Amino acid sequence: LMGLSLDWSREFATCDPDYYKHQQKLFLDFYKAGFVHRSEADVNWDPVDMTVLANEQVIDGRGWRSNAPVERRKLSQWFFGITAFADDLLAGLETLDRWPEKVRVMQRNWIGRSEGLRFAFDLSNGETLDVFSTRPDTLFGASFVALSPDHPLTEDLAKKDATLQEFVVQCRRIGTAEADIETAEKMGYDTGLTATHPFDAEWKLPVVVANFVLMGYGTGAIFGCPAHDQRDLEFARKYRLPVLPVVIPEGADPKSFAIESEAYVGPGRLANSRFLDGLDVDQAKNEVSSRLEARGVGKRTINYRLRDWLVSRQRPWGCPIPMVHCAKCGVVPVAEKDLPVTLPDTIDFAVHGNPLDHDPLWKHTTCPSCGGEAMRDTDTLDTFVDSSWYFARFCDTHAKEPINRDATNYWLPVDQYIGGIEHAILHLLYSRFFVRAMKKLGYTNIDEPFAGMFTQGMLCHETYKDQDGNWLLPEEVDKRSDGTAIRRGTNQAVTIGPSIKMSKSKKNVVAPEVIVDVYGADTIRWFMLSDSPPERDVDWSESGAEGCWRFIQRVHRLVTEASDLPPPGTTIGKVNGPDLEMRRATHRAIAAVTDDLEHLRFNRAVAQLYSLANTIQAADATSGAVRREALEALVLLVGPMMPHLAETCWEALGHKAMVVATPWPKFDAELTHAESITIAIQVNGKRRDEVTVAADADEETVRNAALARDGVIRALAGKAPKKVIVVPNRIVNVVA
RNA sequence: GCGGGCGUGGUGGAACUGGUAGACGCGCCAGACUCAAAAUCUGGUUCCCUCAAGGAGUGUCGGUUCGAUUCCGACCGCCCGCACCA
Repeated sequence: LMGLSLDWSREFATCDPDYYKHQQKLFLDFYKAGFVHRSEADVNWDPVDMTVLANEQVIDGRGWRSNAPVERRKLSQWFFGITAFADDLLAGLETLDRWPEKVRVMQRNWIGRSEGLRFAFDLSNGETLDVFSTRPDTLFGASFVALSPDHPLTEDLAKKDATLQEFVVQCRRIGTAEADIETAEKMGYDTGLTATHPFDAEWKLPVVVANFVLMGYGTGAIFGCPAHDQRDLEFARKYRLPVLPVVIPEGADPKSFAIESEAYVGPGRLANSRFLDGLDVDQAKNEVSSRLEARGVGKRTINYRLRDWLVSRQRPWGCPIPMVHCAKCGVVPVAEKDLPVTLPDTIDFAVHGNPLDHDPLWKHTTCPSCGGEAMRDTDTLDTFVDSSWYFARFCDTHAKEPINRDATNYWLPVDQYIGGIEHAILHLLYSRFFVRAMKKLGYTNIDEPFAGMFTQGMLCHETYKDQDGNWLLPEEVDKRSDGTAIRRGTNQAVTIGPSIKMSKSKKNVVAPEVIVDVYGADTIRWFMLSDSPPERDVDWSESGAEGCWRFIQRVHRLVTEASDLPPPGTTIGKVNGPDLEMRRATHRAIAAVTDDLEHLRFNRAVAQLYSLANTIQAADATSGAVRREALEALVLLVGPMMPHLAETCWEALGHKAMVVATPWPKFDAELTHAESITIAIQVNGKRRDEVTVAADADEETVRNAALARDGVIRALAGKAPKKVIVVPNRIVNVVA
């Protein structure tokens, strides 16, 4: 339909057992290598899709497909140990210099590495409490210890304390309902417990439950230093806790330096901190860390925001997890000879929950270890697993092993990957993890899956609603010249909404089939490439498409109506006058379009081709051979973007071979280089005239030519120039 | 709030590492062809000024520079990402 060229011999479907049997093999290999683990954890449960989701698949607290608010559930699930690769994934980002900076930043933030100290407080109830801090230097400014509402200790305490229980419930409600966390008030609840300061047995800090402490980061507990952390400061002000500055900025007086409404987070020297006094922040961090490590109550830790990738899905499609649960032997991998574990032939979607879990026959099996009765794992793998290694499978789709190592080393990494920004921390992160794991298992030798990454924009269209508020398809709407619209075939007014990303739900879609029917495949291809840079969203409009269609007709006419063309392959001798100008334009276009296409600047390439067509059309005094050269260049350069037009024109020009089998045109550097050029002359930075001089003319010549121009003389009004700046082949600026 | 990006005619967008702002397309205006229309072709199209000459002009205000859409600072607006990350 679109005239795409695809190698169908490499086609496969990830839902095909022939594909996912290899994925199951990979899973087992990962399992044996320790890259997979089964753990009970608080996981994201999508109540609409009835499945758990990975952290990356929860957007603003909602499932990425269902858009339903996710719930937290404690479940035993399978995880890929992506966190073990966190540092390597972070370091690898530095090598991806052909990725958008935006995507690299997003991955960096998602991995969220922070260095700090993990240490324990002794509590008044005899327990110890682990906290994590990136600012152990501020320990003598501590005024409280805070627990997350979801912390196990909080849950313990809440069992005996109804008020705390209520407080926790309240925190959780705000946690998801309140969109603007910035305005959410800091709230706390005093547990009555105290924590002993690690460097002063007499110093007791109150232990509170605070709504701003997250269970998902660090240990779910912190010590609060109000002077040097904004959140702690707001909390301390509200509950009238001490605010003691311990880091004093350079030049400030330690005695008078006070914190008002802004915590001080900059550099400085320690004060009010006993043995730390006078040290700088880094020295103080080291000192505290070393002392607590020496006592065995602390450890320097690198903490990540990244969590292990939860891959179990309670869905009856995709790739079954090749594991068996045996009452005697525990969790046992399926034997490799028994792969693939396929889905049942018939699936009862009417059941509540996961159909595989309710299938009476499918889930019963025998234990690969003891041969006794056992149950299959009824979950399937996240479909993102399918796409995390398919690029490696494409290198050899018929390999017996999941991956043909030599083939991946030959083909990969992918030179130029193209996709949407929405994969920044999903597919693009998962694939990078897979490549690392696969490399450790000897499946491939590459370091990164995608050397070049390009995020393209979306196709957008206006939205339309009828009087009852129902969405209308563009083809159901007639636009009128005054900008309003009516429903086609009626007189009913239609409300025109903003142009947004095409989506089925908003009905603002123009099916490619319709466009292809009306204008042809080349028109839509050309239009999508022509107007905007590819990373930007494009508005579909009929008028733009008509313009493209006109261009196609024009190129076709230029070719078919050209007369006196010599046969293909005619060589061109020395030319001058209009012929030379035409040849120059042709070779400049070849150079420019080639460069633009290589840098994915399709809209500029298109503009160059419009110009070339204009020049050919205007140049009626050219000889046949020169005209042929120009037309052939035009057709070949248009080829990648409008293949159908190019092939038709190429044939009309008398060629037997197809454009796709014809080498890309080469430009003659001699001809792209102009003999004379027109450069602007400025006086005091304002353009006053221009002068045409020989290319690469020496400065003296250009200067004299410039000063002799009328516009320059007029602007100078008799004054002598103080200085004349000549930039060769660019500009002359006369300073008066 | 933090991070990233962006802001150019009626419009989509050009302008390479500071060097003629507005390429090219769309739209609009005028003309040619036509009985007329469509199609096609030619010319024009940032604003002010009758022409010429000139002046202003790339979100706003400053700065650096012979010269700034481009570099720097502050502000305004829009988009995207992250979001109480200890």
